[in-house]
Amino acid sequence: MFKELNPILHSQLRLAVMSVLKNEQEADFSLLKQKTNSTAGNLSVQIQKLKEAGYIEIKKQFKDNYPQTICKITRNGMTAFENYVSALKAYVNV
Amino acid sequence: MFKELNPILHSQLRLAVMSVLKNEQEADFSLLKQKTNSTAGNLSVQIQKLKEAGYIEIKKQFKDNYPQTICKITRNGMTAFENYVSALKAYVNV
DNA sequence: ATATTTTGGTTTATATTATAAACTACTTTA
DNA sequence: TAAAGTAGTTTATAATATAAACCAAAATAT
Repeated sequence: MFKELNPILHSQLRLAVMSVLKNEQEADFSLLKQKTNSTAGNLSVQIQKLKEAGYIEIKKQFKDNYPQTICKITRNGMTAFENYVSALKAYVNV
Repeated sequence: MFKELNPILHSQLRLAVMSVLKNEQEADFSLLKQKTNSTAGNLSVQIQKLKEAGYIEIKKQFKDNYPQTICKITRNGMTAFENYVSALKAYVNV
């Protein structure tokens, strides 16, 4: 009846990050922080988890002398997101 | 952009319980346990939280000599559920 | 030139959650 | 009457989410 909700994705901030990356396909730390309205600390932790799960790639570089962390959703991430959404539908009967 | 996801509802089991109660409008402990495929301990804790939040009512009675715990969604619970779903849509762009 | 603030983060500590395991109380069945 | 089943609750623990504290370098003000 109710399928498991992938616990990596069933987290407000991680879900928001994935949601942004699904549309933007690439976003830096500052953009994610702003769009998700999160604190830097929380965001830092959560994108690490998404990376460990293989759902996003993190690329670190410099831009205008400042460090810049770029996140990009992976194919696996896309699939996981879609599966999450489809599982969710049973709960909220959208 | 992303609204808060009500933390009372943003829980797999509590969401499943609410989902069942939204359709069944009344269900006993055993039915909820079976439909949500949860352990009794977890279910017991989570329906207490839903009750404390005012999202369900819990009525205890006996049926065929056995204790029976009946749960019913409240008007507040309905509203909270609907708000949760509508907030969720921004995340999963359903 | 040097102190202060800002940018862009990470690490650590803590409170909250989810969950399973252990327990209670009673009933039915062998 | 002992064992197994029903219907839960309580307690302990592991996992999570989050904020606070911290770090390093760059920009800006004094």
